[in-house]
Amino acid sequence: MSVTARANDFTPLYVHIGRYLRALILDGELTTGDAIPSETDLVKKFGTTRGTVRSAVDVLVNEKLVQRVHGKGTFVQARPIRHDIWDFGGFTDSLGDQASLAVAKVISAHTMDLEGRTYFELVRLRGIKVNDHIDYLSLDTSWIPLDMFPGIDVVDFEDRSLYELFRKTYDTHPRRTAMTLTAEVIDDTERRLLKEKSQDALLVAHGSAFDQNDIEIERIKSVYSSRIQFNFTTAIADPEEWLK
Amino acid sequence: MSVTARANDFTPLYVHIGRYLRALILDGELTTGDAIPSETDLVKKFGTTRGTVRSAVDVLVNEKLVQRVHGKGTFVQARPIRHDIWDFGGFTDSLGDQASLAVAKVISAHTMDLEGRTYFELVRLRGIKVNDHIDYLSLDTSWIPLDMFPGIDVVDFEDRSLYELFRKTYDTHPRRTAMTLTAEVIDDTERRLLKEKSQDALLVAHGSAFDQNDIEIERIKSVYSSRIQFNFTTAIADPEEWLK
DNA sequence: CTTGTCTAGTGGTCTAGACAAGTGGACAAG
DNA sequence: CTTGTCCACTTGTCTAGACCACTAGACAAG
Repeated sequence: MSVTARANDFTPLYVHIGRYLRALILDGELTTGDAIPSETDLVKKFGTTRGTVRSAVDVLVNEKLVQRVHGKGTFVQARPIRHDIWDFGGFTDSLGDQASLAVAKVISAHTMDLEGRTYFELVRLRGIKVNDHIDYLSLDTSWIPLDMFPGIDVVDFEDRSLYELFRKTYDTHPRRTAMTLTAEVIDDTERRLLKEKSQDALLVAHGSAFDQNDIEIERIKSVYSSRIQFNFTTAIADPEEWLK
Repeated sequence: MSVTARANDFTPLYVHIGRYLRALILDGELTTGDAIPSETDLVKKFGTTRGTVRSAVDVLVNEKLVQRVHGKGTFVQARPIRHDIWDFGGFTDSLGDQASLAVAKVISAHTMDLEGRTYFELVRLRGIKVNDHIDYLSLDTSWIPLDMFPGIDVVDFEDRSLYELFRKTYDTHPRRTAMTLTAEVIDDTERRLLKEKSQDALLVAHGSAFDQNDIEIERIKSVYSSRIQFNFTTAIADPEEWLK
């Protein structure tokens, strides 16, 4: 990517600078521990002000791609990059940065019988693509009842989203998923597909997806990569406040 | 918290404003879907500029506590996690005097040095007691900075809630926890304490607790029994709805 | 009734500075 | 050699504006 030419005039400058820096890191020109250009350097390079440059770096800081150190500089973080599970599972589209794209790779697809019903079993690696670098973040197995979605077993899912197919071909609109989280020791296949090295156990979610009428349309098992984070916050009630 | 009085003069104003807003939400004065005060309102209230106010709101946006909507306002986010399932994390307070009683058993308690600071490390088995039958549901390790809570290392925690002690003795009111969930292979000690049989991996949460001033008061590691269910739901966005 | 325009209020982006505070090297004093 | 001071460079915080884009309601024109 050239330094100054933006994709179009409507891309905010801070997003553009952020992409420039992200490319430096993901393309390997900067690696773990390296300092990115200082804020004043970037100000000169892009002909802008520190406020805009800091906005750009803020994005990378929130992605945990870099870390600021007061008085020293801003440094590339140790890999692996971690993603928040809500960004991934919920609204990949709203990442705001079109450099990120949801991708999927089919591992296997066939029909099977279970509890007297025929299901289409689809196993996919799913992840995000940033600057031509694909990071697979989960191994998803879907079981879809064939009687509800006839013909789904002959669809090529390499370049079609499952939910897009539901919407366009079957007029079924997925609305929510209900999942239960567990921890499982992974096998060699899972380890290889998700490129896990030292990790022996991973988060696994079991559950179902429901459509606009709250009908169960899909059973799901997702094995999450260790590069994905499950962050949550809780509020703590104070008993004394109940006396108010 | 009063609007303008900062904890001390060294707290950046944007952090202070962020705490004010977070308190509004966590204390229930603003709930899901409500708009927080507009940026210009906050500028007037705190006598500052939009840049500083936006820095404050940025923090909450990154915590996914609020969501900005261009042209409309900034709104309190829906929490995708069903709240009830996390409540056992503070069950000593929330179960109170119902038929089931919260119980804790101290496994170890001593002081330790970490990163140049002295912490009190408290390891407890926590669970519930129903009809004289005790079921331990988590193995919690707490690290509490001794300089903030002098004398806490000589307290008997067999029959005292840690948070009750914080409130009554130290006038510190725990308000929220921020945790990250991972999967870990368990060792023999953990297996024995939590009475796990076939389970080889368990869910583990790492994180911190914060008080009414949003100061970190406790670092936490919880290993959860497989007898606890972690349920969550996600909403699925429909691209066509964006065209409305 | 529908349609279009105007307007007040909102967040989105950006400029052009200022001073504070932490880091690390150069260099002089002891 | 060690110690302390100074200085250049870094990020952290903040001010005081500017203009843009989007939303929603009021209101007039058709």
